[in-house]
Amino acid sequence: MLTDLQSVYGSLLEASLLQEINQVGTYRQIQAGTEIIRPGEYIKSIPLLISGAIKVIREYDDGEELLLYYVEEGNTCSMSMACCTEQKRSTIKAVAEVDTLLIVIPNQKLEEWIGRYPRWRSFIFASYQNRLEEMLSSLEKVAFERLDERLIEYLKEKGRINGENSIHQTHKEIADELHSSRVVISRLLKKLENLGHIKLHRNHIELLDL
Amino acid sequence: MLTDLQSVYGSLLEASLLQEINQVGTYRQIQAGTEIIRPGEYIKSIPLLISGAIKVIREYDDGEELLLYYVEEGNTCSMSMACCTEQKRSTIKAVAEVDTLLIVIPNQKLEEWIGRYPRWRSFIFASYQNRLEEMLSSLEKVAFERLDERLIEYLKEKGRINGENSIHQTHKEIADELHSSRVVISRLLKKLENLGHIKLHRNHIELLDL
DNA sequence: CCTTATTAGTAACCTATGTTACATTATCTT
DNA sequence: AAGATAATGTAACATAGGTTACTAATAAGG
Repeated sequence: MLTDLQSVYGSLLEASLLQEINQVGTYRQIQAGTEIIRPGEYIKSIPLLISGAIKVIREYDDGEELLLYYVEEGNTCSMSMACCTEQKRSTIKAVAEVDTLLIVIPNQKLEEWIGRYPRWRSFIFASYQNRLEEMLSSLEKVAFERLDERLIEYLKEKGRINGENSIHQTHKEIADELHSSRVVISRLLKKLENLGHIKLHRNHIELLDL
Repeated sequence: MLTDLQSVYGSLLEASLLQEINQVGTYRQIQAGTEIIRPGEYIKSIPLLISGAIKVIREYDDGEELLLYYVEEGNTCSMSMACCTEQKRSTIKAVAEVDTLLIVIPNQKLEEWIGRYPRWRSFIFASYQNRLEEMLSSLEKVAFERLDERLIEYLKEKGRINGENSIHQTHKEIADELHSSRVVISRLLKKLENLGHIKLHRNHIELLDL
């Protein structure tokens, strides 16, 4: 476990800090599809991703949702840091996109290490920054891009994260994450198929040329 | 000047830090409408707002734009912190919405103080958090709300920030900030007028009941 | 005061996206 | 295998919002 931690975070954080993380943190192996954070929960620890990916989704009372971004290895989730430090309830849902290994840090360590480890401080800052950028990027996509473009990016990104050129999701699931409707997504997917970019199957989509 | 600083930040930051801010910072009185940050610039200092408000706008090559959020007194702009710490070019435009007084801090102090002043650390964290929340809120508005709702919120917010129940902007300017078109905004404004919520005049809009 | 530029009003039209409804196909249960 | 369930295809229609084009009203400059 420590070697995994070192291989991912070795270049980012102090060796002594890695030792400490290894001691106070709890390793968690999480299966793809597992809900890690639910909206409304209090978050009392922050996750450092060692491998895999977590998707972060904004979810609403009426069941509507919107995919915000993915957190990948070598990153942490600023939304949970934000919640931690302010003792607020989570406003988002986090789900393991693939099998994921992470280490969980109790939140009081977060602040303590900021005083003691310069590189931890930089890491935390960089995380916030990345998140702000991802949010800005999501905002731009929703504001400026048409749904067909967003769909193409969604398929590419999902293929990349899963390391496959095939997406194992139903049209309904895709529609939910893009905050659209099943019929519309089916229509656009069919158009992409006719253009030769993808091949549609039941429960999965083959990516040919995007 | 120091007394202004104290009255706004006194409850947030250490007294000794306020002294230091007062010494190393540069006070700037900025007129409404002045561009403070332009996209593409390097940012080498971060602003602490003492009074007034700054609007932060994403701007694109083709002249299109989108209002992201306002920064008000007692706050700093995390987008610029993000840019500072990573030596990146700004991706946003910042314009004084009203006459604004702020104090500018050289960016190396930002990190230095984080090690030395716990309350500065909390302040910086809280800023990032606020900004993440504002971005999330902007995202949601664009993703879920219809233009007429966004327009109403825009008018309310602008009225609040300017401390008036009257908006001094043309339909074109409003359309730009909401990333829409003049004709559409005129149409919606007229509808709001017919409903008795506002009264339209040339170059300004009277807010009656929103 | 006359000309010009800016701002706003309005109509006609277009398109992307959403909705409803129903048919078809694949998969699962028993 | 028969029926049930879930996933997908497709057509018909509704609507928000964008576009173009033109007019009308107001302000500004000489």
